[in-house]
Amino acid sequence: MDLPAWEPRRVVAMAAVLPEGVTPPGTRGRILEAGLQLFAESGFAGASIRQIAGMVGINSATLYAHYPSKGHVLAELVRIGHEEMWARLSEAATRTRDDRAARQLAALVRAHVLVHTDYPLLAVVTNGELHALDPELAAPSLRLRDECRRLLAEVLERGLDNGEFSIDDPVLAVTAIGGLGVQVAHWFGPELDRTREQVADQYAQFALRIVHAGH
Amino acid sequence: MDLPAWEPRRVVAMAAVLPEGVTPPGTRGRILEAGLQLFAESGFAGASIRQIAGMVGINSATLYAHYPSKGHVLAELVRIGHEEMWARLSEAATRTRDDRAARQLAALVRAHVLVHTDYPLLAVVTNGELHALDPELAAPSLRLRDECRRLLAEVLERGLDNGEFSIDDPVLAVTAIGGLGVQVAHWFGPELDRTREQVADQYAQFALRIVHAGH
DNA sequence: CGGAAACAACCAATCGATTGGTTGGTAACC
DNA sequence: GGTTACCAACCAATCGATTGGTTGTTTCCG
Repeated sequence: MDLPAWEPRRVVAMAAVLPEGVTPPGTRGRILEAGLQLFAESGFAGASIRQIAGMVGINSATLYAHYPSKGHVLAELVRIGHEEMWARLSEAATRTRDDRAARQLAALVRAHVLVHTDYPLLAVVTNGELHALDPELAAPSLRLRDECRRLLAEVLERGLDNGEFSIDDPVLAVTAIGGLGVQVAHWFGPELDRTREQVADQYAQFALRIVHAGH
Repeated sequence: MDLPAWEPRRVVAMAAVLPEGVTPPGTRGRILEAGLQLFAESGFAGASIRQIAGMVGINSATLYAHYPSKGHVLAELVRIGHEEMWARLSEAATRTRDDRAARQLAALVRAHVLVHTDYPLLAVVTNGELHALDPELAAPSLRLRDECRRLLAEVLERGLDNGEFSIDDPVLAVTAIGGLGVQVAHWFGPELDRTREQVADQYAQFALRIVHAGH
């Protein structure tokens, strides 16, 4: 087996991309993109406002004309990340509302993986730097996060009730399946010889096997 | 399903424990334990040497009589973490050397999960802060990390060759199964109503299902 | 049209605090 | 008397954040 080399980095080096339609226009948006890049590479504590401002091409003082603090830049990134996650997962759930639980689970895992392949930097910051946020700034994102976990828990419950799935410990299954997608953001990149759809399909199959669907 | 609440933290609050027999005696060992606690909670950049020294109960200057830099404290923690990981995985692999691939895979995943439940703080630091290390300080740990991945890849290869396993993309399976255990360190704690063995057994079953063993 | 007021964007300079790390020296113990 | 363990004081650098002020553009009034 040809294992690709493991690189000691937080995230694959790539352009900081935010979901369409959510990036504020002008300097605010460029601050967000620079913050995304640096928070993903160095973490919240490891990135300074001077680095962010320097990447944008403005003075560090100007940053405070757009955001009241470094934490507010992170908060907006975390909020965007959670909203994109929720939008994709809830869309996948309602689209497959009337399908068998196995198909709905596959759709959820596919959506979960794809949001991590499409915005890996945002996912790393959203999942890995949430703890650095003041509780009141983090609260809205925490609510969305719980909603996302409930989507996954509900489809597992439905599949268990109607006999499609077979799991000894459903709570651990939710944790394990949810964790599958999260890891993707740490290694997926454009240099990989697999497409986003290939990864999503394979991981959806892994999830179906974990719940023992179609046994 | 009763999902436990998700907490926005890097790692469960618990005592910083290092594997037996590897902790240096005296102040050096207490510096390691304090560094482990603070690096796990706040990351390498987010923890200061004054915090570490304060937790030990010594002046920050005294720390430099035991370690030449903050990075060297992290380097020793990362080295200990990787050596414990390698010791447990290679023991599990040789112990099941002559078993069927399915049994060997289960033993590997069990060992992988258990090292994360036994030393969650160390695992978080080892996996999550390796990137902050100078390349020459990280090199020995990177070698051990590759050895660990090869153990997993080899048992998968063996199971594929003799027909025990069935996987479309074995490299992704290695990545997914390896990622399963890593996540455990972020939520496992003493307040959980599952034992370390219960989690390890369930995750071993998940891994066996991912490779479609015993289908 | 012309001038004044309001505006958003920006920056040099600076704040007090903290950073990782160094110095010179003290006290205790074998 | 040498070694080990320790610390008060200090260093240059950087931290997040603030101040006072300069641009260029837009808006409104006469």
